[in-house]
Amino acid sequence: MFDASAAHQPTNEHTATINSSPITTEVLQSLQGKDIAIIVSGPTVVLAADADSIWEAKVGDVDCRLLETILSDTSTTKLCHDLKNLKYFLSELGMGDGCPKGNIFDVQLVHYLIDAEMRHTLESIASQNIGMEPATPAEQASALWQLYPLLAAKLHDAGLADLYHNIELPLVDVLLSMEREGVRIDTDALRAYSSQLTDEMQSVGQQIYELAGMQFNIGSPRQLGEVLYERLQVTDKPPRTATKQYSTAEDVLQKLSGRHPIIPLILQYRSLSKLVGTYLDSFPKLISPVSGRLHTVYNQTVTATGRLSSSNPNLQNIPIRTERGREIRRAFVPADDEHLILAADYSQIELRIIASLAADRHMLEAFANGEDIHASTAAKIYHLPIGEVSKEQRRNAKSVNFGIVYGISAFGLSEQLSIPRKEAASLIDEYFAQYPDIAAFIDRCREKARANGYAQTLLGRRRYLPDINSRNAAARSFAERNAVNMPIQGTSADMIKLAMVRIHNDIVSRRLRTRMILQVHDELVFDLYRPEEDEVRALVEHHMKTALPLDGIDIEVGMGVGNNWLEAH
DNA sequence: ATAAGCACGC
DNA sequence: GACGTACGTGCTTATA
Repeated sequence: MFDASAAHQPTNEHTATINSSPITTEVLQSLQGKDIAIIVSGPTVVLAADADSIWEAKVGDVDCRLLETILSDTSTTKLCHDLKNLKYFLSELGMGDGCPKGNIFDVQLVHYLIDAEMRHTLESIASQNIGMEPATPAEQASALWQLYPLLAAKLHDAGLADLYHNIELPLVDVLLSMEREGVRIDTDALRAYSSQLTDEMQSVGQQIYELAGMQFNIGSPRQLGEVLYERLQVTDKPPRTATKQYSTAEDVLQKLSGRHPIIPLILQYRSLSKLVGTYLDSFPKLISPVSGRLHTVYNQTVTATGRLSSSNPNLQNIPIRTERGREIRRAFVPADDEHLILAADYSQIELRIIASLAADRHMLEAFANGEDIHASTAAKIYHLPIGEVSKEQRRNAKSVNFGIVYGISAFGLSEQLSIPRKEAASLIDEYFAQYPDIAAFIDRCREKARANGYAQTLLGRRRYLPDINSRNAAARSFAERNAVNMPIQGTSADMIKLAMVRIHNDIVSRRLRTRMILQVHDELVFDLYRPEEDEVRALVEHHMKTALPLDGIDIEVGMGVGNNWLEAH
């Protein structure tokens, strides 16, 4: 509905401040066929045909059908900030999901590609690029027009336009669809498990108080530190955090666990309280009364490497490592009895990426032979036949493999494995001797970052590393680790994002009832409509394997189906 | 409100 | 001798 009281004509007077006129039906008609910037902010919608032709109205006063027609014109450009959010608002107004259409320039997404680690609020982007901080919706719409040519040029000059058009922009619809779909949660199971673990937590707490000889807040690291290191004196060299507080962190307590029976109980209490507080008691409160399902938000412009993040709640950190934690996944269930949960995950994707980017013949061969890659690494660094590798040797090799991806030091590895630093150093030396191309790749990553000032993924996504030439050794080392890690982690992110776009498009065009509902970095989870199982398994596997082919290596995908997320693994 | 410490995931 | 393994989110406690 348009605002019948808005009989004013747009003024032609433009002063230094940004002024807007009401959105009338005449205005909307005049905007047909024109490029347009749109801001929706709370109750206000603002349209702009250029930096100072701006119209504004209360959302309820706009002729939504006419606006939808304008926004659905495939031949025009639409400027916005945070497209996913805009689409959500527009759909609330009853507009179809294809809206807006045409050439869409999302200033937030573009700015994320240009420099991921900066802030991507419109205020911040405008302040950096055009020296203004748009406060009102009208100023924001004007800012979009002023930013458009500047950011479009930067996007193209940095070679990021394909990434924008082929991955990030189409991914918006995928994420919006996943967020809307949500996931069904068995709240009865969560509540039952919560009361079981809460009982256990109380009993463990009582035992802790008895061993301490006093009551205190176990959840307070400071109080806990005083009990452990002053009252009970579990060690004469109390470990400290970076800020000189007593440390009671898990890895620290693990090393002291033989010194006093209270320590394993503390660790047990901690993990129970984490499970209850972060998952079991929180999820039931977050279930939408409208859909009856749990809806996360996928953040597309947060991480430095190109990964997604998930919040409110974070569904990318559901426990899996411990038996008790893993049980929580039993509560992630299919929509109804016509559905199952399908989980599909990339196998060793980061190591395959490093093997391919490094073109390391030895690691590529191990993958080609279908070897257990950690056992294979152990065989190489311990000079054993792969069949004679011990569990401990495999575990050590696995840590070295992970360490390579993260930018290892002998100190870090020795801490991780609780072995002397010299032993850790010789493991690393032997690793690089066995995989010389990986050593060379790591050097190349650092050198390229030094020369360019940024690291890059296979598809050209960038991360700037201003400290790569710093005189501060700590800062420089950090940048060097990122110079190695970013191309690996970021290429993996490029790959799964592209797969998600293709899978989603395929599901839509085949009119399937299966829905993609979760992404956890190297895993996709689906609410699988049972009759579609064979077709969906095939198409998911196909797109995950082929989205971003790697030189010299096949990509493998593991799949499982079950009555909940736990059983699907 | 904000920071610190901690713990969960990949 | 220092620095000490990438990327995130969210909980509780403690202090402002």
